[in-house]
Amino acid sequence: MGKDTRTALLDSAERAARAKGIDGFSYADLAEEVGIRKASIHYHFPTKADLSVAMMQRYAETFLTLCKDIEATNATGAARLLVLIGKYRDAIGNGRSLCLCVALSGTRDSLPPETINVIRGFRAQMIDWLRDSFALGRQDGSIHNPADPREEAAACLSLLEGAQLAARAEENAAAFDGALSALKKRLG
Amino acid sequence: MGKDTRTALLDSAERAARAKGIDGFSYADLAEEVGIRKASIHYHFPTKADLSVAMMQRYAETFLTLCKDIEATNATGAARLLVLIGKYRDAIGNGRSLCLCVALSGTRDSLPPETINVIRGFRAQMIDWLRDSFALGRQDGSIHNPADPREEAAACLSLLEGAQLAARAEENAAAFDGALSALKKRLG
DNA sequence: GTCTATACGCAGATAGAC
DNA sequence: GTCTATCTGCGTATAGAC
Repeated sequence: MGKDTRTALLDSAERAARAKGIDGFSYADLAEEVGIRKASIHYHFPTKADLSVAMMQRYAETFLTLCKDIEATNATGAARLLVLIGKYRDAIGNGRSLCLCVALSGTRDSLPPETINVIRGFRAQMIDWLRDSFALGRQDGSIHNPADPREEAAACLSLLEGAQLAARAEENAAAFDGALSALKKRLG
Repeated sequence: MGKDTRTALLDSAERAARAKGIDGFSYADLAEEVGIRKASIHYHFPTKADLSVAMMQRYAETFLTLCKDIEATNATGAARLLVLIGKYRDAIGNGRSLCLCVALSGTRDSLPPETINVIRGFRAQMIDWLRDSFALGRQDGSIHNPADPREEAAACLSLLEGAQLAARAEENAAAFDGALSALKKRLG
């Protein structure tokens, strides 16, 4: 048995949204990729707004679980941050894709309030995680020239998201690397 | 006499694109705001692709002229960078708007190749300008903990663009300030 | 759960009068 | 240059059979 239809739809929608934005794909696109009729999608997600909520919720959960894993398997602040940077880089492929949070934030007006709330919650948790990692790195001495962890965290998230946008604009992952190289040097 | 129709259309389109993305407004929206019929817009911009090119070209010219002005009126690297940061902050309003480059990069797939080229050129010139400013700041001692100017420039552009995205996600300009505070401290 | 059929609106775009 | 009128396609969404 393959994965259930709902999961297949979420997978397809997430890939499309990260590549083309929430307005860049239609139920017709999902229908073709998943192999059902577009009307059937409404059984799982009555409206596209519902779909965007479910998509973003799943994304946030998955990503925050990933952050826990990084903590569990990396001892220093610098090591944790480097792994996270790698995850953001993986997300862009060859400059054709974005983290779902970045992809959806750009077209905020096409989203229902509930989806925006999930995005806000996700961002807040990411900043907390980053703040803890920068704080740890300052304590354990793994970060050069450490500054205030809270400020570093906010700057880091924007840098990661902006770098993804840069890679997309250039359609080249090297733009991401260029934007991150200065920070990576501080991480050792 | 008011401004000519073409300029009014570009103004309206730019505002809409920065607030809602290139797919977030229609010729009908422009028609209503400018006060002509939507069919008439096609006389000035036959297709929406043509409009996106003209819009981004004008934006790039205006912004790069602004950068020249900043050079002419600010002596140190840090001072120049601080003024530029202020311009990016002004662009977001109350978290409802983005720099046109950020707004369009997010939905790359909806743009013709020509517009993408203009975006690429604009980004390249911005990075050059930033690199020169960071290099100057290193020479004149106005930047704390200076690193390689080329790397700083790439990081700075991504940080500025990512911070705009953050402000939009939170619909709050404070998110921009939070992301920039660490850098601003280095600029004195 | 998935289908066929269909409604309804809006998008970008064109033709031709004035 | 701007208008009215119109075209065509695609978007989300619904009704009801199977």
